[in-house]
Amino acid sequence: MSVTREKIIELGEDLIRTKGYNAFSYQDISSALGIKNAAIHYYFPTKANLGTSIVKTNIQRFEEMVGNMHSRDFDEIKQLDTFIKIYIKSHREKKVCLFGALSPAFDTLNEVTQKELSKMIDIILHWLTGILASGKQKGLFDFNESPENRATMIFSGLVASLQLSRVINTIDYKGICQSIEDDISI
Amino acid sequence: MSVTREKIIELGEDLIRTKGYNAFSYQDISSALGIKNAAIHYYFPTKANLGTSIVKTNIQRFEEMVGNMHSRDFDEIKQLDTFIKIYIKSHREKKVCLFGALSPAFDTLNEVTQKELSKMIDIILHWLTGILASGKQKGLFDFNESPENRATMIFSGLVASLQLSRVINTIDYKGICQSIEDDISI
DNA sequence: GTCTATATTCCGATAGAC
DNA sequence: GTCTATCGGAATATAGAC
Repeated sequence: MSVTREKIIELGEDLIRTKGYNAFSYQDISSALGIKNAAIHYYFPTKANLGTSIVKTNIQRFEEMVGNMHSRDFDEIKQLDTFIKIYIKSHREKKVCLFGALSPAFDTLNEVTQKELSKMIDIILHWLTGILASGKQKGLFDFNESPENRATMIFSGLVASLQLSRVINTIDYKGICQSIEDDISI
Repeated sequence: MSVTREKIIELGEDLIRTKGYNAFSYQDISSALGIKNAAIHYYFPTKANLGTSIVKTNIQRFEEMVGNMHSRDFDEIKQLDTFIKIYIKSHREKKVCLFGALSPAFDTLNEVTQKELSKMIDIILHWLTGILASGKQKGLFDFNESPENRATMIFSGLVASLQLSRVINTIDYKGICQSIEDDISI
């Protein structure tokens, strides 16, 4: 893998998460990396290719994290906590998450990018639903509604509170995260 | 107030909520309304003017709704339910809410539009916090964390679940809304 | 108020030299 | 792999006629 290619993907993700997919340009990337537009087109012929690669990279990263947690025998509480820490980091960096940035503009994305984004959310929600269900079965969590609905609510809380933090500075993000965990603790 | 002006604002809001602020153009509006670009510039010299007016219209609409609920002596449960119904309608129309559409691109918005959007969220969250607090005091609601945090979580759940519905079609939106109300019911 | 016409700028993308 | 040069198109915006 080329270093330049990786830098483009990393910077592209940052730009999507701060300006949005339709507001960032190849110019933003090339000037930041000190290269020319044509160099980016060499790695990613179209903007849709770049967008798709960014989402795919995120899926890969998520699956590696899940793999790591399994290797270390994290229980469901520790797994949820690790997941939430990703969003606390995003909050610290004043960025929304990739899903929060891309989903409102879903209709403007290339079909392939759309499918990859759907896949990403499917994987995340399926995983979250799974640890909520098994954690509840083990007596680590307590909640009333279905694990599917609880997973959607937890994910939504993390995502939209990041967006709220962009708009007003009185959001107690860590407090929100604490509430999410407290709500389902025994 | 001009009819054309109102149509522009209404269509502009729809476009923001389906494509995003930076993906819609004056061309989208003019062709849909059967007018020319220059006609839109007559009412809204710049795109930022239009964006600001759309947000201001939303604030006005929200405050009218709150006023109506007070006139009809809605209790806190009925008020929350009415608020949630706005999002169920958005879900039916396959649109995200204005905040969900604009906040990820906050940095790309004009300063005046940013301030108006912040004001809108401030008003909504303040109102939601208020009915949660007074509802709890009256014994209509029950929850553990602060009314501020609970308001943020409820609002986040409504907002981000709309975004989720865009990306995957297995979201049980009404079920989510039911869970939100059940979670704080006595 | 709405039009035609046009200015300007920027964007995504490609061809071809090095 | 990265560059220069350039194309075609679309976007925001303005001037001035009607």
